[in-house]
Amino acid sequence: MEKTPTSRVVRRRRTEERILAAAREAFAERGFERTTIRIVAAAAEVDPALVMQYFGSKRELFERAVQMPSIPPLGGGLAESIEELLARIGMKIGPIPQASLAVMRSMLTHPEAAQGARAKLDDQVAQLGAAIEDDDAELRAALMVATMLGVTIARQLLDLTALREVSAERIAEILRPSMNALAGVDVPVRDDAG
Amino acid sequence: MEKTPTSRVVRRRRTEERILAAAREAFAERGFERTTIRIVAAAAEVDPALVMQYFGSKRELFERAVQMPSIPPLGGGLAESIEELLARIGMKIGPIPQASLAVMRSMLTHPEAAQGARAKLDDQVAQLGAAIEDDDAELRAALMVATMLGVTIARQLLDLTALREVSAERIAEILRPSMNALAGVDVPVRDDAG
DNA sequence: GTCTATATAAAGATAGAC
DNA sequence: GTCTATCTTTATATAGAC
Repeated sequence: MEKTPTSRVVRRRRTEERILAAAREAFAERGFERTTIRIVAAAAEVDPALVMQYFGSKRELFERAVQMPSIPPLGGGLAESIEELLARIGMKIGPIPQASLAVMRSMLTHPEAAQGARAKLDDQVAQLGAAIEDDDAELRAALMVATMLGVTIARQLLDLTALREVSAERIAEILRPSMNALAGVDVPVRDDAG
Repeated sequence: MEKTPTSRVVRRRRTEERILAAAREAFAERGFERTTIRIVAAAAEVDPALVMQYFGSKRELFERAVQMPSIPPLGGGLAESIEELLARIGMKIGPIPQASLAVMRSMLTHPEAAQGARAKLDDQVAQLGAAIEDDDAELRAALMVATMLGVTIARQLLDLTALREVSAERIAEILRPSMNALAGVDVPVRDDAG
């Protein structure tokens, strides 16, 4: 066996990853405009010039740092609940990946983030719309997605006092009938309204 | 009677108002960070220096331009519907005042806008919470507010394709059972409750 | 009172030393 | 490969002419 020294390329990848992590965090916390190369560099404990060297521009750094995995197509099996359906397309109340938070944080002010968010949300709407049965499936799906978006923004990005300390489970519980109503599972007692 | 020439003070107020209107629009469209004094001045057709002369700083211009009227306390009479209740505290689907849009546009990235938005939303939650009867009144109120927020953001700020062309009335209609469920009214109760 | 010109500051980007 | 130093740009803010 040869010994495996940390080669240059490996060290480089580690540094790069550290920068990307720092960038994700900064973008998620402060948004695109207020995040500076210098701040990211300081957090990653590297020289600002190195960040440029690696990524070329702030714009590219953002793209590399936050690129969201696109949603896998809604595969097999019927969903057991609306929540499961939402979870499958990446919409849940719980902790959100930092990359997504970064996009959300910036989506109202940074055009590229807006475009990315729109694309992803449109995709989620389409998938959700295809999964529910109703004349207004797409509109209903859009309102469900908008609801989840609003709750996530209020809770994770705005820190509304009334939501800050409440567990994700509790929120999901209170939200459930409302989401079911949106999905068109509206009317009360049918034992099987799935 | 003396004639009434447009005195300096009057002209000054008009110019000021033109600047404020231009600022509101720019802030609503691009957010705080990407709005420059120059852009505002150009839109108002005045010199950039004049904007500074009048308002002192970009920060103060923002404050003056977007200051939201605080919500009048939920006065007389029982509300006839959740929608009416929401409308009373300033939450509706329809067209939003530009000052509010400006705050919303900037609230994820500009700390002062965040604070303003939080204060207003907290207030709305409190008022709404006081108006509905439930053990979890405040949490339910917060989720209602978050839902309205999400729909407004998705529709007015992000331009989601599925919501863009839909009338406010249509959205309100689809949303109604969902809001009622959140309010604890007419909840389609399931036997197992969880 | 309004505009021209400029000071000042911050941040993105680059060149070159080591 | 990494850092020092610097260039450039852009935007806020100010001073002074008219």
